[in-house]
Amino acid sequence: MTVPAIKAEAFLANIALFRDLAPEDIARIAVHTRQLRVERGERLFDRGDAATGMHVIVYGRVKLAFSSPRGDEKVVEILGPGQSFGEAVMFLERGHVVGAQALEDSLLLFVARSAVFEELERDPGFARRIIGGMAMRLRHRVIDLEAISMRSGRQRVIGYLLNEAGDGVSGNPIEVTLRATKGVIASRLSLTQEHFSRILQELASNGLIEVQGRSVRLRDLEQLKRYTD
Amino acid sequence: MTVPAIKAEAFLANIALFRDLAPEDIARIAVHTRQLRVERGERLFDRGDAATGMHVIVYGRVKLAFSSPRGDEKVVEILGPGQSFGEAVMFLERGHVVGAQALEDSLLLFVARSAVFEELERDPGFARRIIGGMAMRLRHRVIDLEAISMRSGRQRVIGYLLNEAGDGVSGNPIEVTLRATKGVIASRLSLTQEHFSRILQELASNGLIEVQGRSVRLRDLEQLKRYTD
DNA sequence: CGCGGAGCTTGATCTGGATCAACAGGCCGG
DNA sequence: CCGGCCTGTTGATCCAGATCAAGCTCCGCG
Repeated sequence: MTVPAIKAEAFLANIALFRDLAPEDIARIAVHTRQLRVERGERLFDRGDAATGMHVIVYGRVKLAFSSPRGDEKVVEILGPGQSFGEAVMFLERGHVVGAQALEDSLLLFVARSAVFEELERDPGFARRIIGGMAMRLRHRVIDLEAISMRSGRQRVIGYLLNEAGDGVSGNPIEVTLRATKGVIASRLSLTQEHFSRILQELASNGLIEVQGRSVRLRDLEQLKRYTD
Repeated sequence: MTVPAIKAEAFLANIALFRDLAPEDIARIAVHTRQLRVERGERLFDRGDAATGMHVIVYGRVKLAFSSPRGDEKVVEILGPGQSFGEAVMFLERGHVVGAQALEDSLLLFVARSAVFEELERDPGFARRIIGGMAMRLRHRVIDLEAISMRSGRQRVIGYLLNEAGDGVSGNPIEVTLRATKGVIASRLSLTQEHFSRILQELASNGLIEVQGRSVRLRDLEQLKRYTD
């Protein structure tokens, strides 16, 4: 299949990581980029696989998760359009720590490791952006760690909802749409599906939220913030 | 107090992050470096503080941890000589996510943000090393996340002991010395001190290890690896 | 050399959240 | 329009690990 390289360039130029690279730099990277069409449920890589490049989501949704020998898994991150993943592991000899699986039919760009490395050599600004991105990720993982080890399930759910609502927002009520099935989100929050369901139920029956399928209406932000057990 | 800059240079030149920089680069960085002498219990920074630079441990031990409004805390990492911390947060506007506290009387070098940024501009190799370091950290945090959410307390303790023993090692018995009080290590493993104590007890009474104060003798590596609940 | 406190252990009890089990409502493909 | 599966809910029970409560053992210091 011949890949329409032009489209890849246009898209790359619009994601944070590559924005304000010179057009010829983008072009150089695009050459080492493949389009990847995957359907819901398809796996992009598994834990342990070698990392030969990074992925950028054009459209669709992807989850990063690890799974135990028994079937159960823990979702680390849910990613959507414009987001990228797998940068960090490219820089280490070891393989992927988490596996990646499409939550919906998706279109991704796969940027070869070599392209990133070359650009890094060439442009300190690019290095800074890579570093910034990784710093952000690291920060998130540490915050996740804190949430899991110091907050109750209920607090994590509330934190998640407030976060999804967009941080600086105010004004009630606010409509939030869950970006994956409740099961996946539960796992992302380190809860069982059952427990997550019960917590939503509880919040709803206390009049703090209304749930209808994947859409959650936050009825009182302030009260929700204060509702800390 | 006049800082003996020569010593700082010599030390910087020996840690992974700055190794194989040219002497003049090291010198430039050393100019923006302060020595920091702290005693056991002293705090280097708290969650929320702005990050104005990074720290390198010359000798001593430092723990990174967050603490809840109630007194309890969760230790994220225990660091020793030659290790550095706080690089990542320098690259973000937000402040520190974790606090840092000396576990013993220690000597640190504090490298100003500006020095790192300048060197980054100058040397792509340095950028690569920074990125590599952060990738490693990110990897560790994700693995921690996995350990907390998918392994039992006992499994985490065993994993920790095997890790401390040095990964590729074989031959029994192996002597491991805990690098902090049991309370701190328990927290690092997301366990209460009591629970940690009981697990060590259990492993000991099953003949897998012998504990004497901070020194743990692993009597049978293979059996320990297999002892998975 | 004794005593005070930090570090650790041990026991008894409690509980948040997991697990097991059953079922209900879509929604999709045939 | 029907049957089956995927997603989610609800109820009953269970359990790993937390919490509470004493004591114990060093070890540094006056």
